[in-house]
Amino acid sequence: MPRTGALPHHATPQRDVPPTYASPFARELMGFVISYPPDAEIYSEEEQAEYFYKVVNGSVRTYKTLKNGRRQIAAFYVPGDVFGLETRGKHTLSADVVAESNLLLINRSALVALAEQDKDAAGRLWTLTAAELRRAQDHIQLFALPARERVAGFLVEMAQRLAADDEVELPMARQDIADYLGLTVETVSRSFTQLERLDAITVRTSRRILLRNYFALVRLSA
Amino acid sequence: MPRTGALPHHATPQRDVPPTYASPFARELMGFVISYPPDAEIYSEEEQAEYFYKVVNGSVRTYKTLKNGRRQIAAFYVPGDVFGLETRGKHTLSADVVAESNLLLINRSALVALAEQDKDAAGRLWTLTAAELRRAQDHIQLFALPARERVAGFLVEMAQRLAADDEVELPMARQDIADYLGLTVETVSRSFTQLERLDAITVRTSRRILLRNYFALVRLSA
DNA sequence: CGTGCAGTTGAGCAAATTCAACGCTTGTGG
DNA sequence: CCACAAGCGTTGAATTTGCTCAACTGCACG
Repeated sequence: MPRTGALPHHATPQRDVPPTYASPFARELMGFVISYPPDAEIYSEEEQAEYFYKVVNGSVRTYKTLKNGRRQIAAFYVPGDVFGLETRGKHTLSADVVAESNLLLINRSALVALAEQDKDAAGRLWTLTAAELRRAQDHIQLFALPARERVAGFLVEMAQRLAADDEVELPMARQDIADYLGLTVETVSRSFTQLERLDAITVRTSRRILLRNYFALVRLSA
Repeated sequence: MPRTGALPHHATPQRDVPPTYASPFARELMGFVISYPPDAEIYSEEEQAEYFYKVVNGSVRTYKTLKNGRRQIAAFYVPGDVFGLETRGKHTLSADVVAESNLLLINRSALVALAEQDKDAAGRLWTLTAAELRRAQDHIQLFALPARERVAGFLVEMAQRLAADDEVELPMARQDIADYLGLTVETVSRSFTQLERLDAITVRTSRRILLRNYFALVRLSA
């Protein structure tokens, strides 16, 4: 039975006034930050959608688990990203945190009500949803590629979203990458090795990837 | 070089007042219907987005062609569907018609301007974009499945969108289905045959599929 | 009545998965 | 503090799945 949106028992409300990084939404709507331990569930499929979420730090994955036991990850969210933007009342995917994370929660119905009056808020909802749609479309494109190229495309996406310099710190494990790309861990691992042998990357640690030839990665995944 | 949104040379404006099936948008915005011959390009990637589109009849596909020669179809649109909902100025996918189609074109900037004032129009834009996002997410889920199950999922989607009874008239060719599912024509063809042998469908003609056991299809693709 | 395109089927091949083993890191308890 | 168990990642070998290449059928159109 779906929970009705009550905060999870592990959740730790931190403050009830907007923190400095809060978006303009938050000032209007009393957004609040909750800390989640690793692998904590944020919401699950079919559950009533009570909040929109913004990643303050940490990272989040949304997914569905299929009858055959496979899990398809729909998206990863990193600091700054907003997720859970449901127009209807129910979530269509499950969401949980990849590593310990702080999330800003914004009351969904309050924001929707605000958007009824404030054209700026309404426009922002549309813009964010459209950005999410583009991300999903890019994700779909990856499935036209063979394994190594999918992994290259994944690294390009992650580099764009969280690389400061020429190094990416991946927030997720190999299994998560595999479930995002529709591959197995073994194939992902072999793909990393192959990209290393192509001098495109160096795997400094399993999570920390040095991008030695970014354009080669882009070329592979296009 | 991208066209700047001028109507294609083959386009046939039919009337300049809204037809009876026009959405409320059209009455406000002087939408107009254009007829496209089979395989006509509607717009291409990177092109300036001048219009939103609604399928009156016929069908449309959006896609990207990759460097490896493969084409990944992002979505099919059938009568009633709206597509081309770009928030920014540029299209991110190409679009062309699958079979002869009539499309209702609505001036993009005019509708965006209207949405600035009319909260109803703004809400509709958001709703339509969110529906499109859900469709893309469902599409992504299919890639977690093996070939036969992907085809089953495809048939379920098409049945939901255009089946009157227990028969679906597919608007697209096998190659299009293959490019939507990340498979080859041969594999799609074999999957149809397998589904037939499982008594889930009967292929009456290559385009007309009798759904003999809809729930079996749902089960396979879930 | 061909000609051409779309779809199906078969055979061999390539790519990714499965199954298995092993190294490395991390954390825990003796 | 060390030993060892557990989890993650990598690698190898065998298997399976889907792809490539090729032939053939049926239908539509000129």
